[in-house]
Amino acid sequence: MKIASWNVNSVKARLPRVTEWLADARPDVALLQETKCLNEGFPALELEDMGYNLALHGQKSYNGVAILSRHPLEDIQIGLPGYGDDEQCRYIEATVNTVRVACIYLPNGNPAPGPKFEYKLEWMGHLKARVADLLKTEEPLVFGGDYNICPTDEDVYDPGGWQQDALCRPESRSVFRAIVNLGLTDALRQFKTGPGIYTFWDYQAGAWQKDHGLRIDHLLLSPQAADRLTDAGVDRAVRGREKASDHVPVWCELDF
DNA sequence: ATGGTTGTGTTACAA
Repeated sequence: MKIASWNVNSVKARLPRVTEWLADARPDVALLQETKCLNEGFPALELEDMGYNLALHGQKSYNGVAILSRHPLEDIQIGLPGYGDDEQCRYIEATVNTVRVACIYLPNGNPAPGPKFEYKLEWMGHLKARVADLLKTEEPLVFGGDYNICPTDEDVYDPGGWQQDALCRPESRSVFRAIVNLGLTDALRQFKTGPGIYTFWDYQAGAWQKDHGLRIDHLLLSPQAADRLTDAGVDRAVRGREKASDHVPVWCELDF
């Protein structure tokens, strides 16, 4: 089973790129972030015609997450449990073919410090609690999404220039590390090691052309999922296409 | 270079 995550930066503006990628990469499950539309505005028919079932949690203009699955979606959970008063649509969870899958759009947190950074850290605290709860089930789990966290200096083209940014600050990295250390495996790093593995390049200042990227999209696996991990990668070429998102898909293959 | 780009949706805000 192939599971991918992609911040599409508007599913409506990106629809031609999304459908061509789905046809090419053929993921069984696709976790999309920044859909930027209400559920009634989501291009459901086009994606259902490609064989996908949908679970949606959208809002107007900002944020928004979706799970696309070739298998039936069971026990859909809208929003992050334990954070019922979160007004932003950043989390959705469902069971697919015995695997519990979470789609995460973690707050960016800039400018830091400030209220947006506090919100990011608060959100991460709730995510950590949810991960700890689900790990108790000892089921295969995949926590995928745009974490807006660059885990180490190896994951950014210019660590010095980014060390004050909410994506790289020690407080952000510390909570991310604490979540991973509950017992999760960074799927991509099992197959792609060393510097220069990126999933995001800013639209500005020719970042893509200069390969000024960051690795901020992740697939974190529970032990029962990691035991079945056979491959992982980044669909980097997607960034070079016309009307591209600023993020590219990251994917993993699980033997289920 | 106090710059640069994209998307939403009205002209500022988020990334």
